[in-house]
Amino acid sequence: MQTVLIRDIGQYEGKKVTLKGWLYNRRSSGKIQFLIIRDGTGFIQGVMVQAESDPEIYELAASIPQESSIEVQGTVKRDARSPLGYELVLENIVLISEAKDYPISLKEHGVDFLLDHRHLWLRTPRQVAIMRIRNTVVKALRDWLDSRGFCLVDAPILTPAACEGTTTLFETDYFGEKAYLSQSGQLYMEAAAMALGRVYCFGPTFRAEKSKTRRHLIEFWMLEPEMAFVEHEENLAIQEEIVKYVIRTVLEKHRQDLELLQRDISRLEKVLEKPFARMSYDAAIEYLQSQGHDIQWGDDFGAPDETALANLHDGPVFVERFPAAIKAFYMKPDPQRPEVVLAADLLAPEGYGEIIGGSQRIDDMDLLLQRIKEHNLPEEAFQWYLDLRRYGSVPHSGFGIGLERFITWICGLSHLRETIPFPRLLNRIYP
RNA sequence: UCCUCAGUAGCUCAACGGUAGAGCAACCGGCUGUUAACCGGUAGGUUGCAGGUUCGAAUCCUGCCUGGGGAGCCA
Repeated sequence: MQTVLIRDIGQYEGKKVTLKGWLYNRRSSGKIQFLIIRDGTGFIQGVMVQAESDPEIYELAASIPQESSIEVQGTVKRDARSPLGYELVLENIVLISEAKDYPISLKEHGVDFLLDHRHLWLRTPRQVAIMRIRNTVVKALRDWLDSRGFCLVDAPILTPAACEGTTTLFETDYFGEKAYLSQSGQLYMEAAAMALGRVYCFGPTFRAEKSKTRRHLIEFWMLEPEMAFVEHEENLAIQEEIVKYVIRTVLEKHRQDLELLQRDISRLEKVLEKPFARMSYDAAIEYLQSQGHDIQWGDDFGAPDETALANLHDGPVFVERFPAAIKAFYMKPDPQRPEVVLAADLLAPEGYGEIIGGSQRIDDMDLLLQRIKEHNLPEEAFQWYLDLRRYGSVPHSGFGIGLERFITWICGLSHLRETIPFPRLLNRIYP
């Protein structure tokens, strides 16, 4: 008899098949019982009628605890009452391993309890849906980049010094020297872009900030493309295209998962309909002041400011040309207005905050050296980075997408901790 | 680091100065189409920890611990 996956069950209508998985739930009504079986690819209801079953097997079925691993044989039957469209008329059940006193019930649980049991929480339909969407988001991002000639170049995770100096880094011992967990692969991608033209890195990044909000993880994944001969305008166009491609792909492949998450799908469809909004930093400040926010030209946006700006639109909005003083040392000044840099943040709608930060980079040797000094960065440590301007410097740009924030927005979640299999949060590193 | 809210049964919560309770889970029983099934029963507690006020504290006060949400910072 063929062992099949629940995902493919429709191909076996009327046939007898074997299924291997776990018992998700059981409902019984005296002489009939329903076993909900999951195998990682889906959920299916198995039906057993006492009068038509082997008494020993019927009794076994009635006694198997939730989340025990089982192997079952049964006949696939079309049934309109099933959300899947099919049921399995069970004929045999083999208990592989009994799960006694499974901690997670089908009722509500608190966040603390669920996070302590993240290794089991992942088994629930909602978490499975999110993990599958995460998989699709990653694949769509990479497919888009690969199809446009980008090359994946892996950045190191152990780094000798702060990339940008601002954020708190995790320190570790590197054979007697200090080393730090990477907070960005960008500087290395600039080197790679001078070798391969268009590149990206995709990996975990670490921030030792004592942040605990629904928008922060200590360890998160970031995709960072970097492109030689690409300037500010084209940089934004590329960001818009890749974001739209990912959303279109998720809408195509995950309607059911999005519905399970109770995502308002029309909000995502709207994003595809028109170009992303654009707003200058200057205009943003003017708007915020008109709304009574306490903010001056030269200040960075706080979270309430960002939300107010994002709420002006029902799609994402680029905020661009920030004061150089509040941005990273490597960002290129606008030639028309050197006090602002050719940088943009992409703010997601619906209060999901910044999902992309990008900029054109300084390609002039003297200016970059000057900025390194102004920021009190160790010149010695940046010699290799300066070499990129010494030897065949070109205009280049790049950006970073925060994977978990992007997924949180796509899925319409209230907290990004559900978008990563094992979230690292402030004071929480178990399991 | 700061602000704020909360810790009571395995889980989710109620009791707000006068004998600690419910739903779910567990266990026993009933039910032939259930969808977090339902119905009846049994068992389950050092109320986060330490101190204080009071005739009497889960409840009021002080300190500590743990967690949630937020600020700052960021993706």
